[in-house]
Amino acid sequence: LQSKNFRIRKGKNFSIEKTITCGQTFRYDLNNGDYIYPYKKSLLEISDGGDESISVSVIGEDANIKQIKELLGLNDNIEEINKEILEKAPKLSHLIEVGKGLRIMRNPPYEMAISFIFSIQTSIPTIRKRLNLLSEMAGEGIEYKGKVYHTFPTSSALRKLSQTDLASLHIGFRERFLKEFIERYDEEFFEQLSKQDFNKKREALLEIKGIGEKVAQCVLLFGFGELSAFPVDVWIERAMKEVFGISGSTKKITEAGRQIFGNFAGYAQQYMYYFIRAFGHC
DNA sequence: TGACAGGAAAATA
DNA sequence: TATTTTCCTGTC
Repeated sequence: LQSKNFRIRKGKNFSIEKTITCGQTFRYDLNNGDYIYPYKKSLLEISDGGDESISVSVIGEDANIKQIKELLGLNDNIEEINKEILEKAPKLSHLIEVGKGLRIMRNPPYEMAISFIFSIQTSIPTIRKRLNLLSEMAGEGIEYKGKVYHTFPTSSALRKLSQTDLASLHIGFRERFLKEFIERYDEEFFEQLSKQDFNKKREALLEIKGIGEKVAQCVLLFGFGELSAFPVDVWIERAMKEVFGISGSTKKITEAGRQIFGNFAGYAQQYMYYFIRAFGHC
């Protein structure tokens, strides 16, 4: 299998560990300090190369340096983003400091939609397990360093799965959401949606069974790269109450977060999520 | 081993 | 329109 190596300048403000483990994505594998990550039709091996750069090996086809930078949020003007969040919410200064290195990833929206439908009322390790099982069933195997990894399945591969296959995922009440999703949507649907504005995207996502406000905001942020999206899960709910005294329905807290933080609310969300999970408070 | 964690949809008021 | 109930699996 062909393999290419890239060295990417990152500056001092990127952490692959924080970025990849912060609940944006689930199917990474830690191998001797490097992250092995299935991306589209390839496998990426990402190593932190020290102060100034990271090195990325691409195993298999279909990932160039431009896509990798986009995937990892390395094109974001992080100094500017942090400055704007700090101006709008000075209370978050220590969270921004501690979360330094976090970036918003841009994963394929089709994959993100299924991933976050799987995430409903489920912990991260369970989401990962089920997504890996689905990928083993319908994705392409790539052997690397004595282990077989799997790409995320295409819509056409998923449509070939039997009822028994789907039942073996043990995803409970989410199974009917997955079945309907596979039947009705494909990568092209999301490709077309990517050309629409924020509100159109959100409304279209909310039409999908199994996607409510929180999951829609996750797909907007981690799939479409809409940096003003603000997913509210139980951790963000607690953080928003603690820091700003804001509580209520998910929709209400989402709107409040987008109002407070503006264009880069998604980054503020990641900083809060990272901090409260690490320390139990903000 | 029963309590608990984790969002969306449907039912209810 | 806003609140309450129901739906599952995995973990400890």
